[in-house]
Amino acid sequence: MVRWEPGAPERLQKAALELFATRGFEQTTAAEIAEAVGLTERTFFRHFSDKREALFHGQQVLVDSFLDGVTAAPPSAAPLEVVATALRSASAFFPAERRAHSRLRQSVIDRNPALQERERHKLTTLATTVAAALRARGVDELAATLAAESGVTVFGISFIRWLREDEDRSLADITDEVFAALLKLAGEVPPARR
Amino acid sequence: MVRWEPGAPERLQKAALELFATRGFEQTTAAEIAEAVGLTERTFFRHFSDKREALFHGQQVLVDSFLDGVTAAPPSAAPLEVVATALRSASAFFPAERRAHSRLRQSVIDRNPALQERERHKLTTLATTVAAALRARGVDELAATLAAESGVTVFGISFIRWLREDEDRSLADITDEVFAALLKLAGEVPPARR
DNA sequence: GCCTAGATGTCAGCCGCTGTCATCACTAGG
DNA sequence: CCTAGTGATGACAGCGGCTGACATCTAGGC
Repeated sequence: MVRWEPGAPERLQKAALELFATRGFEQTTAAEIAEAVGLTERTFFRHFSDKREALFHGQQVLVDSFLDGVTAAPPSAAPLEVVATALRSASAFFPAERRAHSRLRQSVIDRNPALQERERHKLTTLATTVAAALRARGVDELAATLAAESGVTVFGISFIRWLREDEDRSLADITDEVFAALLKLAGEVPPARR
Repeated sequence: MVRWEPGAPERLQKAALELFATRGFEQTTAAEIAEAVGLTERTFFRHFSDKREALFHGQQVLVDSFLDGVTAAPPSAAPLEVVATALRSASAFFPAERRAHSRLRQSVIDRNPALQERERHKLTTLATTVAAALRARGVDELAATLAAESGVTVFGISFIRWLREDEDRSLADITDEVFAALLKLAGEVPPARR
């Protein structure tokens, strides 16, 4: 007779998403989420530092795939090239099968400012981490920060488009396109300003 | 005999910054801030939607100066040129005299993740607003979003550097430099990737 | 002096979140 | 088979952020 089933964080996370999607984030209580999987509120907060984290837990894999991409880039690559590599690497973590789930999750986030805030915070953390990895490659701080932030911006925009589109273009294709659009914008600035 | 002095939001904001700076954000209670200026907790929350807002109230002027810059740019300007104009316009709202105050404020933010989250959220809102202004100028959505996000990124990085530096370089000079660095990064990507 | 609008006070209450301590399941060692 | 230790959970009390509802007060127009 087990007192607790294994995988408490995952079960809580799943229940949280379902409840958030149906009742809404604010209308869902941490105690309710816990109760839905046979646990108590106290235990919920042992697994998640706060209620929002139930939606953001497990993002480390995304960070790692970015870092893998940074590592995989050839040593001679310019900072933004490294970032482009990281973008492709990260895109691999969002195959087409995941779109439905990502869409549901995103719809919850889009309906709540507090969750948008947290999402943005996670992206910022990601940018900071990527910037550090770039510096470790010898890129100077300003270039590293700019390149990392730009990469995360491209990723964020691409991800939204990936969820929005009807066709099944891969996320990698979209990041390529958005990345190219960024370079094009830069190229349109007259040399007088550069 | 007045029951209340005028300028309650400003007095609350000032008291909040002082208390946050000395005791720390979490160690300061909304009731304490209110009490410090002779008001009640309930009144505090009538002026600020939440405790963090006491630090971020009044950012609309920054948004407006960005928008003014967008408007001031010549119609023929490319998206990133418009953004560069907006950056100069926004920089004007941070004269050298303001550095001490901005530094104190930033030190409070830097010590608290919840405040960093809110700060980032404000920047995102700013980017969204600038993107809308660009679209109103006829820029397509992708370019507008990218340009706006890039501009806000440049602003954020520049602002931090402005606070950090010892010399009294103007914020406008720094944004110019950071902006140029971004263009340079884009130029370093080999044409094969563009 | 009266009266309305807007700002504030008072009070009750929910919920997010935390510290503390007890309890239970599982495991290793005897 | 018993026992002690480890780790996850439960139970409970409590603080602080935040809100709704209603009373109260002040300033300004009449």
